[in-house]
Amino acid sequence: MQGEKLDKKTQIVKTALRLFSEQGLQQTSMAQLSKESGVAVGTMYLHFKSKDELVEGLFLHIQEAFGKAIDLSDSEMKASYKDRFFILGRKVHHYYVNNPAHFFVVNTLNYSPYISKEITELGRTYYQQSVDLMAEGLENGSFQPINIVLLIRFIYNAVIALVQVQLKDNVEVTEHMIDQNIERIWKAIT
Amino acid sequence: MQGEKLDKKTQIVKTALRLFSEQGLQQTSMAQLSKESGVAVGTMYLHFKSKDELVEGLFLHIQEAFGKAIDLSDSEMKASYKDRFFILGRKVHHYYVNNPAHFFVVNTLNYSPYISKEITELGRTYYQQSVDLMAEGLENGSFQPINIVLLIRFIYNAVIALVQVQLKDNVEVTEHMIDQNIERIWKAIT
Amino acid sequence: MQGEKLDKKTQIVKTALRLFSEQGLQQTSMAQLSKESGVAVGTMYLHFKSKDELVEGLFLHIQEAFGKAIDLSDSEMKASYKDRFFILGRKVHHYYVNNPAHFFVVNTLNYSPYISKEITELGRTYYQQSVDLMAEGLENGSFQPINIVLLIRFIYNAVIALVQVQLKDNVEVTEHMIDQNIERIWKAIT
Amino acid sequence: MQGEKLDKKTQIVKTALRLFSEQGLQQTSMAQLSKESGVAVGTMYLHFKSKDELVEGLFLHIQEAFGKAIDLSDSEMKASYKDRFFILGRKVHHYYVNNPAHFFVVNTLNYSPYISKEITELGRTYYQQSVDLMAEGLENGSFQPINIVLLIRFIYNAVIALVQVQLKDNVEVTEHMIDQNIERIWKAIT
DNA sequence: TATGAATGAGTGTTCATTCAT
DNA sequence: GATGAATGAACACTCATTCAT
Repeated sequence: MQGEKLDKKTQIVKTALRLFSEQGLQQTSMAQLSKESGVAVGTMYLHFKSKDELVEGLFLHIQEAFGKAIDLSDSEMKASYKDRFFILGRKVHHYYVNNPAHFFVVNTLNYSPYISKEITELGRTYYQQSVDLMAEGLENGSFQPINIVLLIRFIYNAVIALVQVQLKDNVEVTEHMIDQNIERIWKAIT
Repeated sequence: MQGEKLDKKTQIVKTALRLFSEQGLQQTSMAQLSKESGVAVGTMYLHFKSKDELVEGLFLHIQEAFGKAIDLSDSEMKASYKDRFFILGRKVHHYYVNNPAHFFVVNTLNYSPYISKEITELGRTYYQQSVDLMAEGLENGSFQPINIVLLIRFIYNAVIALVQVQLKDNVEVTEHMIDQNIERIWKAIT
Repeated sequence: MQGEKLDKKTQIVKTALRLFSEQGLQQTSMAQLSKESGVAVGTMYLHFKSKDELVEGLFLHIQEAFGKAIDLSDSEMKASYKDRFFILGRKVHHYYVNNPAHFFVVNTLNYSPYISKEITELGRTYYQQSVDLMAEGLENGSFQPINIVLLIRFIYNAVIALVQVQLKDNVEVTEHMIDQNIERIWKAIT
Repeated sequence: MQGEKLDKKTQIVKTALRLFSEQGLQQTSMAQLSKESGVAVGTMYLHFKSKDELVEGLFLHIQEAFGKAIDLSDSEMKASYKDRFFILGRKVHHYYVNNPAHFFVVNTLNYSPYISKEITELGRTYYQQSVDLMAEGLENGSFQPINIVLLIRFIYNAVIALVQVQLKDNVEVTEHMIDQNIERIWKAIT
């Protein structure tokens, strides 16, 4: 039962992710989602009370997967601060490049009225470790003094710039370019 | 006649800008736009053949205003390269902070299927001077070698980070912080 | 003044005839009619109080032209009854074949709610001579006794059959076939 | 399920038939059709993809019912050729008189751009037997030589003349008058 | 729990008509 | 008389949501 329910829910989320990233949120109807996911419309409404809630669920699903993917392992956490910063940077880049649908959906949602402040906050908890890592850099004097919110946005946006170049401008991006990009960011804030 | 016509079109554009930034594109119906702008539905369709064309028109309107606002004057163009870079950075920041609706609409459209490649390209022509300025920095050796597309995205995203902090996180941003932000960018790419 | 007004009205009627027969009544908007006739929308409403009235006017215009075209001249009226019957039959056929737009518009209107009984009656007055000719055939014993209304519809429909074959089925129709068709009708009712 | 579905579709078709014959196709909106049939707008679109398709469906529905109604039974087919011709003539007349809505809708559609050539052809298959009967009359020498298309149109139009007299001119029509009318047609073409 | 037929408010768009010039 | 910009009711159609099974 529990297994089957998760299956249906997973089917919905996976299909929604694909359709939303391919066509946009509004362009994807619940009927199409039902047809392509193989889950009846009524069943979708057993798992998500409304389309808005489905979008929220999708957002949190992405943030959770993102959080897990960029989590540093125990052994990685033993590296120097700069090394940990670079490891994180690479993980973020690779995550989005390997999950372009997540990238497009999350960025669309960021500027849409679909996601409330509360849900945004809730999503943030999934990558708390990364936020803490940034705070640590401030505290241990690695970074120049700066507003922590700005620091995080600055780094995120700068990493994202290269992801955009790879996914939207279809420029070939090498591992070396990724490292160079993180190097630039490091230079900027230290 | 000419004056009134411009008035109507301006009313539509101004209201659309407000509603689109407040509620999103799809959430704003032509009926609501008509009611709030005080222009009859039919009249709106005399100025824009469809909602899509209205969105395109709005996008180009914003890009044009943006381009004009960040254009360096003849006297400003006589400054040193670094100074010109900073002037541009400040102008971009101030433009978006003074026109938050433009900021939200343009960023929403960036990730939406509303705007075709052609229109995006057309919009780019309005701030060609800034693109050229970035290219100049590469040619005159101010910047480290880097893919020009990445360079522009990197700088834009980094400037935008502070705009987001001011407009979305409601953090008070001083002129000093703006200069510091540009300084960070300059450090990163030189 | 009078001359110009007639000009405008003629322009409207001629263009309406063309557009209505090409596209149908409902598919032709007053705006398109205005553009293609070169008469401003407002001006059209000076000549016809509404689209319905324009359609009525068009109908009467066609019936008048039709009536004039099938009118037997004084010399033709001196022929024997059967000859007059054949002359009339040929005239009707030729009129519709030479004015296919009239044919299609009149037949469309016949089964549409556009034309009221009164207007239909009014239109009938334009070809009273032909109606009288049919009544004469009844009175002089040329025809078998028959309801006059049925007689007229029977003859009209039978003539129209060959027009349809020529205009809708694109069958080549010779003068001989026209005469044969009238001969069939004559045989039927005498 | 099946029963209810058929019910809804039947409700739509019946109401459409009534409204289309009373008011015309274009004058009947999907909203009115919904209200008067007691079927929600959305439901109508489950059964017919568009208004055009509804009209097509209605046309074919009529042609099918017409075809069935005028089909000669096995025993009727054993009659002499002339008798079969008369039986068919009476059936056509009675069908339209008993289904005036069918009469008005089919004749309206005949001169409207709603029905494509393909659909017209498809509709024709429903009364192929009658077409064959006409061809038989040509082959067995009952009729004078004549273009088959013209023959069919001539007979149809002539039968229809009496239907029009009954339905549009509200003239009382007796069985004798129907036979007389067919007699006229028989005389014309033999 | 799972289904999908049914719903009707809401959408973008059209177009006959008006009226200030 | 002549114009055409402006109007808004009406249109065909969509789709998130419900509910009887």
